[in-house]
Amino acid sequence: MVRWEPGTRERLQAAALELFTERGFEQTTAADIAAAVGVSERTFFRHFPDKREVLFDGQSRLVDAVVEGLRAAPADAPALDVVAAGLRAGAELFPDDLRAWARLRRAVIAEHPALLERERHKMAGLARTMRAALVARGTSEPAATLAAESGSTVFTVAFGQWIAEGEHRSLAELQTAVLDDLRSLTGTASDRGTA
Amino acid sequence: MVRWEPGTRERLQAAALELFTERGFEQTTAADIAAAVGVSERTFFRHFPDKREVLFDGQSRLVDAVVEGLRAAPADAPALDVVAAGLRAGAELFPDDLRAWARLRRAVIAEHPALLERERHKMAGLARTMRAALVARGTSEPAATLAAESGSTVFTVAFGQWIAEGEHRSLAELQTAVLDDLRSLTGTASDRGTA
DNA sequence: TCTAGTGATGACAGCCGCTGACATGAGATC
DNA sequence: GATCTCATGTCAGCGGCTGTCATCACTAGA
Repeated sequence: MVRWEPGTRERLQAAALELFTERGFEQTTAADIAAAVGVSERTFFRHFPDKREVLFDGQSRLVDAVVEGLRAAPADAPALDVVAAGLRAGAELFPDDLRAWARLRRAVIAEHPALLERERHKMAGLARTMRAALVARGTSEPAATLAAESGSTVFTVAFGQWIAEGEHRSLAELQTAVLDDLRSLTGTASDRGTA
Repeated sequence: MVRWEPGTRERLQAAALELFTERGFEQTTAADIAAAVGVSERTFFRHFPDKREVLFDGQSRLVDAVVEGLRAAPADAPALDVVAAGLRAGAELFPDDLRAWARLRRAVIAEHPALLERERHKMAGLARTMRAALVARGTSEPAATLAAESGSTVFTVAFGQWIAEGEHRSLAELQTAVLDDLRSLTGTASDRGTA
């Protein structure tokens, strides 16, 4: 007889998303989530350092993929192109059949400032890691920070479009389009009329 | 006889920064801060919605100043120049004699992830407000988001340089320099005549 | 001058997030 | 079969935060 079922962590995440969706984040206690899975509250906090984090697992996989993409980019590529390569690698983690899940998750996050705060923090972590990877490749400051932060913004904007109702393009396509917008914003399209 | 001294809020903020610096954020309870000022813990939470917020008051003044600067920019100016105008207005809130205070505050924030998270959130709020102001001026999406997020990044980077040891340039000067870096990062070299 | 607000505060009870400490027992290792 | 490992249960407890009600200097109106 098995003492504990495997996959406790994943079941906690699924139960949390479901309960948050039903009753809301604040109306769901950590003990509720644990009970739904049949474990103790203490076990919940052994898997996740805090209640919000149950929604933000898997972030490290994204970061790893992006950094891997950054590293694989040609050595002589401009910083923003290197970032673009990283984002493309990250986009592969989001095939189209994850859209529904991403939408549900986003809906929960959007309604609770504490969750929005955590999400921002996660994106900041992505930017920080990209910056470090750029610096390791030889990019100087503040170009590395600016490129990394811009990349993080592009990811966020493109992701928001990706989960929009009726959107059919892939995340990678959307990232490319947003990146083009960014280039035209700060480059040729905006260098006129500065006075 | 006066029932309560005025300026409770400000005294709470000063006591909090002092205690956080001495013992650290987590080692200081809200009750400690309240006791240092001679009020009850309940009063602390009447002035600040949560313990972190005691370090982040005054953010709204920055946001207001930046938005005011945005609104005052020429109607036909490109989005990033409008953002630059907003940042210049915001920089006026940070005369050089605030550097010491800003450094102290930054040191506390830098050591506690929960405070970094809140700071990110505040900057995100600035970006969101700038974006709305840009949209209200007629800037389209996603240019508005990208310009606003870029502006927020420029502010953060410039602010970090401003409080660096040995730095003597003003915040406005640093913002201009960082903005130039951003422009050259994403495309054509800048050719600016901004006063 | 009496009276009815007003508003910042104190006092207190209580929920919940989160942690430390210790015990437990099924499976793996040797 | 003895021992080790390690995810879990149990329990006590702190601190963040909130709702509720009382207090009382001060103010405004009758």
